[in-house]
Amino acid sequence: MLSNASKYAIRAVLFLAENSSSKNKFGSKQISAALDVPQHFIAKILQKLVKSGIISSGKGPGGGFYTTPENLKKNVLDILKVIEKGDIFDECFLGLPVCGDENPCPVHDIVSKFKDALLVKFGNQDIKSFSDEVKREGTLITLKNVL
Amino acid sequence: MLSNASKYAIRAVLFLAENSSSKNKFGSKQISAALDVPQHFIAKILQKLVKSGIISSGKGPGGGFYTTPENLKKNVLDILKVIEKGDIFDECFLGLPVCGDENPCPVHDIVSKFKDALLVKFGNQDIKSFSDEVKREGTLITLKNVL
DNA sequence: AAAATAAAAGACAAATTAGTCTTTTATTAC
DNA sequence: GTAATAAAAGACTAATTTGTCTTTTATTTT
Ligand code: SF4
Ligand code: SF4
Repeated sequence: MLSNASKYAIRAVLFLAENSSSKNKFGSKQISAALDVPQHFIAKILQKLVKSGIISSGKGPGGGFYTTPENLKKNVLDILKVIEKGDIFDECFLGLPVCGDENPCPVHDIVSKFKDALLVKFGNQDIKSFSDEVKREGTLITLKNVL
Repeated sequence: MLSNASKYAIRAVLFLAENSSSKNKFGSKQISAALDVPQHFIAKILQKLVKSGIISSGKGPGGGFYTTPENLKKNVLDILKVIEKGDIFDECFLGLPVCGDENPCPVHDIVSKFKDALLVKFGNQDIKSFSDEVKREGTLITLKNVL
């Protein structure tokens, strides 16, 4: 459903939302190590996110990627819009050319409920709120220190 | 989530379950036309399904692919086992190395509910029952004659 | 037996996704 | 100003998925 690029992007943004600030930046190397994802791959993804205003960056010594309060007003769907080509919520689970309540496929009920729930989760709260929720509930964006 | 190969496979098996019999076989060309999928691609998929006993086939004039009552005792998960490499239900939606109730990711609740529902739909009834349900409920495996 | 038909098998080609590596540019520290 | 640092940019490679094409084999019809 999600490409690796999108998965890495979401986790990286959540990582920065929880840990970074304009005074505390993280290089692509640190992020790569923290999330256990390929460094140069995540670097390119982070650059796209900077361009679209979802995160911020600074060059040179002490530089790196970070999030501002302004950045944190974006939501997860904004991330997907930047990374993913089409709209993943438009694709038919069984490969029919269009997807909707008219002309439902045999798994329509199950899939559309899932899509709706995800859409709420990803679209109805900003990154700040999502990140707070992750912290509060103790869900994980890396298993680096767990496994 | 599912590869094109799996999507085509599921739809092709449901098509044969509803329309075929040992007396009424369908060539890869007919199936390709009915479902609007690439002929030679679906042909190779169908061959795998024959090999694993999910459908049957006959060569020569009047030959083609079809399902027997024995074939129809398989379920959709059996199809996925043949076509898909790993277990799609084991992958983490956000790309964590393992997936489970311990160490949940931020979308665990939503995703695991979806996976459970799919697992029931795909695993707890055979193709015969699934196909009957599709016919009864009028859900679609092609939009060829609809759009 | 010969011709026609259709699956089986497998070699290829194209497209997408994933990942790596190098060069350039901007910033900071000295 | 020079050196060090780290993002930005982009070329490049590898892997996977998707799709096509050709040849072979089995079956049926005449
Ligand atoms: S499950 Fe329903 S919503 Fe999803 S692709 Fe099929 S028809 Fe569309
Ligand atoms: S959502 Fe839960 S079950 Fe799904 S991958 Fe994440 S941790 Fe695993």
